[in-house]
Amino acid sequence: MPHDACPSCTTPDLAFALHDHAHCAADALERAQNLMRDRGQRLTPVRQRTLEILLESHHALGAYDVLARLSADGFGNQPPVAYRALEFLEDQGLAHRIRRLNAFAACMHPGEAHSAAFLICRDCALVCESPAAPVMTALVASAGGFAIETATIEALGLCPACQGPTS
Amino acid sequence: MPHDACPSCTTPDLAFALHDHAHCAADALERAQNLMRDRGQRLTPVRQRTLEILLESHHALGAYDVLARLSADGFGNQPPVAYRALEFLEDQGLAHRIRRLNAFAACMHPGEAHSAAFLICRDCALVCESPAAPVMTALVASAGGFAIETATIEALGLCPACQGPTS
DNA sequence: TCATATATGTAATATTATCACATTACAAGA
DNA sequence: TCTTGTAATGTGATAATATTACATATATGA
Repeated sequence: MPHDACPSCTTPDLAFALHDHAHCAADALERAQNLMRDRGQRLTPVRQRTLEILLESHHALGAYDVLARLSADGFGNQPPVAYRALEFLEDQGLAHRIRRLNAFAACMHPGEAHSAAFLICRDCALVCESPAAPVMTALVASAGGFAIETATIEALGLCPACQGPTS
Repeated sequence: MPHDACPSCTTPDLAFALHDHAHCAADALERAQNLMRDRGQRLTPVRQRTLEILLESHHALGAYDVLARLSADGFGNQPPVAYRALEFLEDQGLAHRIRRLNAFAACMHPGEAHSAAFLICRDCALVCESPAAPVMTALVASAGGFAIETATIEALGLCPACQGPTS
């Protein structure tokens, strides 16, 4: 059941390829549920719904976009409703904050990596997660005595589909 | 004329070492002026003053902090005054936006590199520029067919001075 | 079932950033 | 020098993003 172009869940080489997104999202949600159970964390209705909303596409969503959706679903309509759920998801590694966009995107492989790099297409706005390990290695190597705890790595450019003559 | 700890201008190995900041800042300003002349760009009073303000320390400053300073110096007191000057400086590579902090920092080696990585100490808030080339190389290598145009690379952690028993 | 910790609802407000439009200063050519 | 077009600035209004504070409700474990 392929829909419009979006990045593959795990491999950067297959990034931005068409894929079965329904499966992609359902799989990520199930893994999130298992993770939360294993960690003794509560994936409450607002939190799960927030994750589902983020999982609907590979676009990043602003907190107020998420809030509007939550509010329409019967949850509270004040900013903290969205920010709290998003913060929880980020703390648990189920979502990522995309600082360049002041927005949030679901994590497509929760529980696997602890740092992530993102490729953001400036044309179609799709956000793809790229392996961060080699980038982190280079960053740590060049940081000298600075003790890195977390890193924000976000690349802006054009995805394969948005390159070429027509863009 | 050393003042309180701040990162060295160019080399990450010497990062966060004490140094002659007056010289550091004066040098960066002079290079900025030369660059603007060579490029036929106008380093107007607001723009130069904005750069001077950023150069006063190795901390990042919010746009409204900059605005307050500019306003006190007789420039306009509306947000666009600060944002426009900061945008100009960023476009010209004389300043950088630190997305993690929603703030701006002067570039310590303008005209040299076209991409930068930052080390942000969560304790003393000092911001140090680290060589981005190796990090960019790793990022490009893992990006597949995605054409990277610019990248945000920001590490949060503890600088050498803020590590240890007392922090 | 009671006590505690955790999560949610909600109002108010803080912070960051942009838009729109009038005015001024500048640079290049006639 | 004048003129004309472009770039830069001043200013008011408003948009977009994010946090604080505190009351209420819900779950969990003793």
